[in-house]
Amino acid sequence: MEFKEAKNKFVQTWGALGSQWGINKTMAQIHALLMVSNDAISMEDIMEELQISRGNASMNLRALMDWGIVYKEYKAGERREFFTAEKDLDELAVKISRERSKREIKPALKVLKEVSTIDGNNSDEANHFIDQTTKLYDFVLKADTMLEKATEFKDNWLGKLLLKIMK
Amino acid sequence: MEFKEAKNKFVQTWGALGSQWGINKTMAQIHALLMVSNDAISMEDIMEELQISRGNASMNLRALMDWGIVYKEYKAGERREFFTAEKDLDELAVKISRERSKREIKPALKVLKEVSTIDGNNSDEANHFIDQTTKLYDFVLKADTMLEKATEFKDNWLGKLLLKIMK
DNA sequence: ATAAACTTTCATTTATTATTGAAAGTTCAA
DNA sequence: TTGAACTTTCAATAATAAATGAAAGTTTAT
Repeated sequence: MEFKEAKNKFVQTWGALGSQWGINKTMAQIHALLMVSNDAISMEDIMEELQISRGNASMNLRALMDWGIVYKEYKAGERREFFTAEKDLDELAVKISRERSKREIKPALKVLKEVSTIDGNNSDEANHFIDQTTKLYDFVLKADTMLEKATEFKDNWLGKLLLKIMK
Repeated sequence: MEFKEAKNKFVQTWGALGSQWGINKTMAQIHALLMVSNDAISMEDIMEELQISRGNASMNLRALMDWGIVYKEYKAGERREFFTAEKDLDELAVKISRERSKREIKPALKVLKEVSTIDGNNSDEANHFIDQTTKLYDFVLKADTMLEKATEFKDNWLGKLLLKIMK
């Protein structure tokens, strides 16, 4: 396989993977493109390479910057803005999980808390509901906390040891 | 909040969360409904409760069964089929991650492997591409493996200890 | 074998989500 | 302060994904 072909395949695949996980295709593609690029790219070039409109490029770059995984760069003597991606994968993972936690998991937890604290009201049905949603709340909270702790964990000796054990 | 209201809110929220994570809304809603139901529910009742068509109910129940997180149940003397959800959350998490790994991560890994093994061809650009996709391959593989190992991990003493430490 | 009671399928329709592109906004150099 | 070079916004449009429902398929009791 040739470089250009490989690059294209990678961008497409990353895009598809993104949309299967609730991240829009173009956003994932732009990210993919920046990830494998040696140096910063202008909006014009992104539009060209991915065959997308100016508006689309602009909005998705903005979204990527909001997520903190793409940065603007200015080049001396150049009017236009250039973009680069966060290339450290651990950092990338942390930022993505932080963002999704904030946007999706935290609000869901709030609802779980709410609905799990209704009055049981004697009914078996309601009690089972309370029991199940409480368990779910605990579970989701634990999962969310583990994700949050993932960085610090990875940095300490025990974590490193465990990662080794887990191969 | 009243039971019926809480139940509805839970089903809606779970549905929304599902679609943000690439699982279709109805599928997630049906699952939510079954999760908090004391006993098995007929297709008719699911249709009624969620206000969805027969076809929709049928297809999404099928999908949930394919994922191994919803089961058919037969009641003595009843012609119709009833459905229940996997209610053990650890089991649920394992099954979901297994399924998504199989459907999405494994194919993505295959592509990453492919594109990261092209010939560098002297160009800096190509070399950076190879380097970056190789790192990505390793990273995704590690993450995937960790998910796979999550169950056994949780069952051994070291794992239990660690979960405690991580609070 | 038949028919009633139920489930599945899939072409069509509907709803949702993403994209476009022209107009408005911004920034900077002169 | 003007205007050229660029970016952002957002109403309209297009693309994608999900839902419908009638017809076809199954199963089971008689």
